[in-house]
Amino acid sequence: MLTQSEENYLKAIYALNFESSSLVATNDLASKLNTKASSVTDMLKKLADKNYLSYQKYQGCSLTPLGLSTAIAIVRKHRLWEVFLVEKLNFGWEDVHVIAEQLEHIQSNALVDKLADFLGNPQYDPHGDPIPNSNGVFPKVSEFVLLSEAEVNKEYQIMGVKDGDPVFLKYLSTINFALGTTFKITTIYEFDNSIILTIKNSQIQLSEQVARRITVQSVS
Amino acid sequence: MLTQSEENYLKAIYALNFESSSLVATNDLASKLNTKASSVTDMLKKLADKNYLSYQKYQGCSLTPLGLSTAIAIVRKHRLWEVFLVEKLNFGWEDVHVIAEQLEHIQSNALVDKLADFLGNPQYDPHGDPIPNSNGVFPKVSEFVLLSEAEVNKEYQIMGVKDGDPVFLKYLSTINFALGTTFKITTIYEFDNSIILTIKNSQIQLSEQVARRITVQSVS
DNA sequence: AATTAAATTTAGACTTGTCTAAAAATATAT
DNA sequence: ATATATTTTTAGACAAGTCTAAATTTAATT
Repeated sequence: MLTQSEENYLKAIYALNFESSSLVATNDLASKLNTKASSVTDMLKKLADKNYLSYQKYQGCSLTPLGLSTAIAIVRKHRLWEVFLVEKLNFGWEDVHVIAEQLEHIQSNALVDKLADFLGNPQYDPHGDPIPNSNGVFPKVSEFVLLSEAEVNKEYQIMGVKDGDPVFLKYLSTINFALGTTFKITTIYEFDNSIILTIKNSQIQLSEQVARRITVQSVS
Repeated sequence: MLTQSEENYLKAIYALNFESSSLVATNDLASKLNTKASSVTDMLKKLADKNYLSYQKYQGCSLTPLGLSTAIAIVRKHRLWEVFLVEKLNFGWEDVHVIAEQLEHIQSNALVDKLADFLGNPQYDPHGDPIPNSNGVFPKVSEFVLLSEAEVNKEYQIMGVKDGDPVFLKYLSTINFALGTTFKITTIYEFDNSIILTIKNSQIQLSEQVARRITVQSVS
């Protein structure tokens, strides 16, 4: 069994790794946890001994499978409690985080599972974040969006088209618009919602009718 | 703000004082909290310094108004969470205590009040224990029981009669059966539910019809 | 009342998680 | 590539909460 402090470290490492997906640095952890680098070093040694993470002096750390599944279980609890607080107790979504930070440390597998059932096994929390199931599996997050809904100046990648009309597909390939291509929207013309994309150095213009048939994914 | 450990001490002192209503002894606290007497002494000093209890060396301790209201707030949280676990999450009433011991330490006044509202402001927990309101006031617990429902060999005190029929009252006074009298039921005759009471050294017999019109309270 | 027994407190130690200040390793910049 | 800056670790200290073992106080008994 882990202490609350140990759990908070695992959660923080999970979150930082999620952002950068490389080894997590001691200083980054310290600032995330509002503590000092020396305290982090001590804790990393302990958690490495317990096999929750691997740690090489001066190189940072990363979660082991055990550490990862533990962290995910905490995330699951946190997000389920947030759903409870917002949907059942009528909290505002901005108030729930602090309370869920406490509730996420309650130890009882039965409680988590029964809570999930009670809430109807939600897949997303009030902030839209995905809730892993009891096996630690996250719901498929469809981050695909219609090109017509995409935002200006964000990088996107082309993921698919909404229909297979050969004429339409032919048109796309003639303008060099293939699956996987990354681009930015440079302009959106308000009057007819037509858009201008920049692919590398070339620009192309698409009507809203076309943009509605293309799905894209933001490249973060 | 108090630590979980400090809260557990206050709760334990409250419970022990509830039982004996005199100063709470160090050893009793130690065995209630599964700890050692020396640890208790240390903690009592600290809580006395913080004004949660008064403590005289070797004499035991008792809660101050601050300590009392804090302890009652914890009892409130504990019992509300038990209601939640049993009524909403379908736990068995025997499983909820351990989990509620954790949940009672969650710090958020808003949470407690919203939880109570969500549960319909229950007055009793699944074990039948009363739940104090947010001001620390317990619901009136009517421990009165009909004499016809009372148990053999338990001490009771007469608290009232169900109707004011003068003939009935006269009858009671002739058999020396007054308000406040303590007695025991010696026998219950199964065939007609008539009972025999012992008051001091004298015995009287009452029919079920009469016993149904008298309220009594157990003298613990 | 003196002695024995029980309860309580003190003294000193240990663990957890934290800190500061100094030392060591790594990264950056001229 | 060498000096400088940044990051990280070590060493030693501290507070909270607990423990054991010894000392002290209170209660019980003869």
